[in-house]
Amino acid sequence: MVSGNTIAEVASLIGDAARANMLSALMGGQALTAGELASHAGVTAQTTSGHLGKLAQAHLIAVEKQGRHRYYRLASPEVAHAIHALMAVAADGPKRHHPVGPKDEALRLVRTCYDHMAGRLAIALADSLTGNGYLLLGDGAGLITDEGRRFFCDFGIDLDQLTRSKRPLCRTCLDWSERRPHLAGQMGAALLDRALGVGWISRREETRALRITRAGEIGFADKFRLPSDWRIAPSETLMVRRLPGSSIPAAGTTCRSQD
Amino acid sequence: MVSGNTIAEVASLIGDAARANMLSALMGGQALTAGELASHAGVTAQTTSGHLGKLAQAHLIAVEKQGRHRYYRLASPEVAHAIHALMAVAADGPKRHHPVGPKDEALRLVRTCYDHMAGRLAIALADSLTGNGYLLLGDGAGLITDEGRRFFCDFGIDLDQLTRSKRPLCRTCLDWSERRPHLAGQMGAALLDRALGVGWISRREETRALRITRAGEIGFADKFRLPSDWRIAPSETLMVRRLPGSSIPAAGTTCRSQD
DNA sequence: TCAACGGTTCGGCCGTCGCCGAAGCATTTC
DNA sequence: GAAATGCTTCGGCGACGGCCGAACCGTTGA
Repeated sequence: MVSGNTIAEVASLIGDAARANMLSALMGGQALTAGELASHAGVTAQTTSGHLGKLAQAHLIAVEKQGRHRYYRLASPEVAHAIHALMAVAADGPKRHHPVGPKDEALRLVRTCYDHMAGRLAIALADSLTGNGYLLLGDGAGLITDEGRRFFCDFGIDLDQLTRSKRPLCRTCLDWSERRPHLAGQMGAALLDRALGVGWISRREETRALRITRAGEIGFADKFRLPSDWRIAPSETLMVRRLPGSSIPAAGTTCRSQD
Repeated sequence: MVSGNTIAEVASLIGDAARANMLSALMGGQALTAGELASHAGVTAQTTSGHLGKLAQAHLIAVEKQGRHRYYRLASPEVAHAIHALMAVAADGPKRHHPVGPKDEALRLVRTCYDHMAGRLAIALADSLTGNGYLLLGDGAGLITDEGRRFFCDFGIDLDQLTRSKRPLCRTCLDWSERRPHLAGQMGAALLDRALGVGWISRREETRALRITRAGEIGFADKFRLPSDWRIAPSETLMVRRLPGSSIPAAGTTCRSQD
């Protein structure tokens, strides 16, 4: 009754097929033009314009003018989170439970998920980080160990910088193609950002799938000590890895939560 | 485009004021009758019936017949999670950012949040658990230490039992009245359940607020070693508590994630 | 300056859906 | 059995909102 009104407004904005398609497209993490969104939604430019106006007014998306183009992106990680949560509900529903993920092999290998990586590479990275004692993974989030902190610093990611933000540092995200967790949150975003920065991966046009460069092939395997078979769909049974006693991070630096 | 259709269906179901109010009411965690939901939504019985039918068909809620009543509840924790996420987006929106939570003092003290406790007591419990080294709280989730495992077992909660389920064991939830994290997930549900079971708290009619019994007053303070001032709204600055080196749980037992 | 292009605004059409009154079942109570 | 209660089904009304064609701005490039 009290906040019900507002959640209804938000949900009803997402609850239109055309808008839902646009938002889903924006879950790729890149800003898209109105035209691109129109084609994703399958409606005309005028209609799209109307939809985008509403979404922007409700602060679900943000706009940026650039020449004669207008680039739209999700307004906040909270919005991405909400859409993700709705996807989870939708997947649970009456429909078949087994279409399990993208047919496109490239998408399964590595793709963007809003602002971080998903797919087998992302899972392999998460496994590697936990296996080497850099990260403790829990139910939907993780803690970075002191060793992990040094590792990331060495990789060019300044965690202290990230900590200043209010946004959760280290979350996990369930991979819909592989049903395994991978890194999200600020850590996940920083990892994607850095990997793009050093040219280990690059974006492709018109798809969320990412390309792994030659440098990336070597770099990831070397720096993260990936097993040689990481491209194979990981078996569920490999999930459990006992980790040796490692130091515990200062509580304060990771004590942020959001839901 | 692929799963967009279905998320639109789900969102549009939530995106009606009457239905949103019903779902919000069900976030209290108790099953409610159609009549109660009708009064929460402010519409007639017929209209309510229609809404409930749609929600049930989409598996957002579940029904249970009991005599001439029909009890409705949220169908799954995923649904609760999605609604919560929508609330977070709605709260962020263009509106005032500062109405901050319930006026009702009882609600601020302790209340249900779907299937677990929220409010100052819940925060104090989470603080106590982390402070005593039973729990490591991260960004949205936590890890239970071996000591914590023993503690919970001693309190009558069998974690091994809980672990069998696929549902996340230990998540956190951001308290909207205090803006601090408290325990959710299976742990949170078990804690509420056990506290009700031993009579430390009891439900009230017509509200999500909980009542702390005399036994609870003593029990919580004693067992969880709560500070004497836990009823006072906790200051943000108390959040950081350095914890001594404590043992790390086996990775496998907590390696479940969902989002 | 003019044409091309991306995007938005306007106006009107049409379908969908929420709403309630009335009637119909089922269960409980007297 | 009859009345009361809780809930659902049916039917029809009304409004909100998505859709597109056409016209309108602003930027870009020749």
